[in-house]
Amino acid sequence: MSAGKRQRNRHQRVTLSDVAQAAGVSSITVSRTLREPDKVSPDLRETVLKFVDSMGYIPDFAARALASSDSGIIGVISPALTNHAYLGVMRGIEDRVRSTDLRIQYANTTYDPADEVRQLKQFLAQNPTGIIFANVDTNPAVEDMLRVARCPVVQIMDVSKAPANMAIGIDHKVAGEMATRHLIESGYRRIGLLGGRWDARARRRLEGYTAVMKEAGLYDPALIIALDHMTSVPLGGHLLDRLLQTVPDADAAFCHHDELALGAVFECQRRGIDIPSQFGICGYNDMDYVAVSVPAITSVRIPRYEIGFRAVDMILRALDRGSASPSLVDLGFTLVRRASTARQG
Amino acid sequence: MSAGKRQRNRHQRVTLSDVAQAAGVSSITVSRTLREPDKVSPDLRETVLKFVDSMGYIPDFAARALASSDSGIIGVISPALTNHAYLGVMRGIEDRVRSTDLRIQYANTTYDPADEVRQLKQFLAQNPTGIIFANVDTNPAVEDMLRVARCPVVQIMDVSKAPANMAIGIDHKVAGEMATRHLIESGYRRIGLLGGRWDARARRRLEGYTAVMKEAGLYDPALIIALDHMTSVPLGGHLLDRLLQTVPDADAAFCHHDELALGAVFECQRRGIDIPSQFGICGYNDMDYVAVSVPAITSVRIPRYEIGFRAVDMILRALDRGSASPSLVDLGFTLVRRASTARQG
DNA sequence: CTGTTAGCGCCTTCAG
DNA sequence: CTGAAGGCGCTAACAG
Repeated sequence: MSAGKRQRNRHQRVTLSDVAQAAGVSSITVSRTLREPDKVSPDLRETVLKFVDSMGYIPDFAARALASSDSGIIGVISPALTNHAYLGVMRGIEDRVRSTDLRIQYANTTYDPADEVRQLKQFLAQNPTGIIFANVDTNPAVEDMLRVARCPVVQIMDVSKAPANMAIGIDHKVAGEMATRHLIESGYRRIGLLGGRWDARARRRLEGYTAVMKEAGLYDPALIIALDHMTSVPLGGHLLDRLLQTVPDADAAFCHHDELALGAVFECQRRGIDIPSQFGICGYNDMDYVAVSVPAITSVRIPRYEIGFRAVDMILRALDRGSASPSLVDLGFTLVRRASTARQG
Repeated sequence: MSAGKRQRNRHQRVTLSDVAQAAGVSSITVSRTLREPDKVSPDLRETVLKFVDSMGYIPDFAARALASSDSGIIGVISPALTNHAYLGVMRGIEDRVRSTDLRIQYANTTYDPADEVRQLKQFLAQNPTGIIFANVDTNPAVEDMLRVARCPVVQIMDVSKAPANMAIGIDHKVAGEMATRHLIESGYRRIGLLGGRWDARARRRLEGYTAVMKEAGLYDPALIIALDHMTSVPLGGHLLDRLLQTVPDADAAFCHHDELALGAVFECQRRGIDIPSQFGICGYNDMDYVAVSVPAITSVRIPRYEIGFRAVDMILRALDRGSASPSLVDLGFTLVRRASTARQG
């Protein structure tokens, strides 16, 4: 790694055998006391722990990982870690991990397939205890790596495709269908689709949108507006602007992210377009602000926290069982109707 | 399993010496080829790299970390990782790290001092290459640990207190002063302070607010409203509600986070309070949405991305130098005036 | 329940 | 510029 200072002075750090010597036992006993206390007699355990404490012993994770082929790290790989919607997932992950002695390592691939492979390799090089992968349809190289990984792997967010191993999330296509159908049922006809990057989930929502629009005889490709950017509130305004340029009679928008929806709301306000009578807006994710914005924004609630929490749980269970039986958990979603689509008549 | 086998669970993993054997060199040469290519002759380098590639060799980070006392990991410890404002910092960190072979490990302490110590211990146990610590005034135990850490440590966000090692951020007290002064100069008098948890930075801003309000003869403790919650848009509405209950003639609010400011704006809209003529609102952080909201919200711009980027850079430089000379970088901030405080007269 | 033995895979040191 | 030797700190696999 980087230019490191040499520090071969072994007495800087308290090691397992230092503790063992002081306690008058073998190092393996100290090791066991720390990792499998049940397998050590109570009195020995007590003495050992006393020495561990008084000597300020801190285990060396690298040594542990090397000897046991298990780093104690759960790697989380996401194409858009800095997306606000992931925060909920992170919270769930963290909360589930807190009571264990595992650690989380996050990696952000920014939708770069090469980086995805690189980062995954880096994790694999660490003998991870588990991997959470927030992308489902990725390149085959990644799929292969995930399949042969020697640890439980959970793919999160989307369950519309059979995963290499375990998966938990929702079906974004069905969600897209439901949102679109809701807008149609609310009386809107020229319904635009505002999106950012076409990642796997966005494409699934697009499929849902397209299916329903075609079924209703309302499909028009000009209604689909997307820019290859990270979603943001300002982007929502730009997208609506472009939609109205392209399709002046557009009367609603299904947004791929609540950030876009909020931006669209602001843009409508600037233009004096009334929501919901003149224009309907449906968001996605049900971020906390859509419930309190003026007007409140209809959105699709995704169980983000639960996805994170249970993903870790699935890894833990697989470790307990000693085997990773493939499984797929569809957590479902909820359409939350609010003022932004509550058209009169 | 077979007779006379002494091999342990020798995984199918390709090791350094496998590559060395195949290439007809010693393992240390392969090791050097990978880490310090300059120190290996070009032709040897080429052959070695060919074998590395064809055999699919992936270094074992645990072994590397154990042998070199350097894990190649930069640990990022934050009390509120899932705060939206940190995303910018994360982006900066990631961008600076991408071109190196270092990895980032994030830890979230949720403002729990005990967890802060625990997580820091966990990092220290990994021989981190560097540590980024997003909290300045912490308990003495943490300060001590940071001081004796055998790697560069950068404390980020706040520079109002002398750090254990290096620090980069802004002076939140001065920022609080400037925001408050701006509101006063805009003609507001009963200026509330809306906040969440009183972390170090929030307290600094409070100090700035208090100083300026007292100086102007406008200070009134009833104007300070805070709830010990994570900031959010809905919370902003609640806080404004409470402010108006306690101080019905309040005519402005300085919010500790743009999320709160946005929530306050929505609350005003619901109540039919006009911004900025009846009520002025100033946020903090300059999140992207404040520029496009209706009305646009005045805010204090913090160089979040740069803080993250340069924090990593400082670690890298310290490693290059081989020594961590204490340093403190104040990046400054900017008050961005917008409609929410543009009072006529 | 406790200990012995033998590495895990790599890098540091020190020679050549 | 290259290599041989040894060990980093811990734990798996057997014993007893």
